[in-house]
Amino acid sequence: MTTREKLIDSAIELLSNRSYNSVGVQELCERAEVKKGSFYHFFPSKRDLTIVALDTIWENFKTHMFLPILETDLEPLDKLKTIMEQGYNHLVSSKSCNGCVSGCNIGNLAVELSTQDEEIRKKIVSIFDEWTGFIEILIQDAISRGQLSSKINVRATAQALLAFVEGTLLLCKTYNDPELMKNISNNAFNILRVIK
Amino acid sequence: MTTREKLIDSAIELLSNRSYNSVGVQELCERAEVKKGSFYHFFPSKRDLTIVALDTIWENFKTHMFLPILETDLEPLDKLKTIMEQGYNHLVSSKSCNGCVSGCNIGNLAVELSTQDEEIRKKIVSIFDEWTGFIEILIQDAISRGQLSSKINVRATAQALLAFVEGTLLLCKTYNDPELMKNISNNAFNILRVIK
DNA sequence: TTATTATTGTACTGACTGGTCAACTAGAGG
DNA sequence: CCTCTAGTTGACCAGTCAGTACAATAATAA
Repeated sequence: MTTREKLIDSAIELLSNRSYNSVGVQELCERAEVKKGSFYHFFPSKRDLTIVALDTIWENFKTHMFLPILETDLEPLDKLKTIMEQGYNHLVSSKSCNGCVSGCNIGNLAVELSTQDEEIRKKIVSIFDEWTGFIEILIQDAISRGQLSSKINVRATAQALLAFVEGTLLLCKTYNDPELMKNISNNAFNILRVIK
Repeated sequence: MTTREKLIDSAIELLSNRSYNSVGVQELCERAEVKKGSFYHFFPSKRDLTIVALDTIWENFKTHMFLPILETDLEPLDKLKTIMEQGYNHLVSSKSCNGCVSGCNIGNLAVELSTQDEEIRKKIVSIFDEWTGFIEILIQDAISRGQLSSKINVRATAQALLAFVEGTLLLCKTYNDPELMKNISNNAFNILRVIK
């Protein structure tokens, strides 16, 4: 693993469980077993590393969680359900690993930095846009299979689902309890106006 | 206004638009036009002021937004709708006032500090519990009026609604756009299994 | 071999962090 | 008048912050 990769990895690890402002460059370097000089050789600033880390998190999320599910031959609504279940599994493993539910590492940075760092805000907007896009595809697919009403606003519904997921993760983090997600997510699909 | 009150006020102002870790005791004091010594005369630490600020925010929210709506003679589901609308109004005014959507100041602190400060986490849990309680009352009321299915899990549905609100605020903050709330919240009531 | 470039290591900067403390002021009660 | 106390002040910690400067080293190319 290259020095650059080690830095990105520690950034992901530390930023996932703590906050941007509570993680220092020094700690980042210690965790990566890299000297400060190397840090500033590869990244002009802590913010730049954060943006790369954000990209990496999202890329990992897509390739290891999202896309594999999308490529199955499940029904579109079952794909959505599976994604939620994977989210739950992630919370459980994060809790057993470091003792606390860390929520959504993208949403966490969004909340902390949106009013502070315009560049990071825009990066997260582009991630959320892409995320919403995937959900839109599933909803559209469900509509064309007659599983959802064709009257719904696809984009707004996809955003509502994303909001719901982020809000659920926020509550799970606050209560430090992954189980909350199960209770809550039974209601998730009511957001969709299911035909029946 | 007493010195203590001035400090609580600046804490609410600054913490609402920024993050806990980016707001320093010094800045807090400058905004309140109070010297650092006085700060530590009234509060043992920055965290303690934050907890008092959190209590004050919630108390204000209850007395100026929540309770007045609950005491109207609107139908329970219309009360929920009104609360959402007030939330939207709040976002719009916060944006026009300081240029950016600040989201939910309680949720913001929840995300930033839940994994870092157990005392603050517990405080926010108690606030969220109370908040959920209010929603439960409305849902229960709607059920007894035959406007909602009696089969729903009242507590889980109330939590789902809270999650949805918090998630929506998170998205609005990230996109720096209050209008997102309107698109999204049209889907909010689908969380409830409305009788029709 | 030498020249060039990429990478690492160390030492440092100035500003800022949360927090402490002794001195001081103002006002109330006796 | 004296004393007691709550409130206030500014100087002052030790530690950390992001970031810089630059020499030493390693890798690569000519």
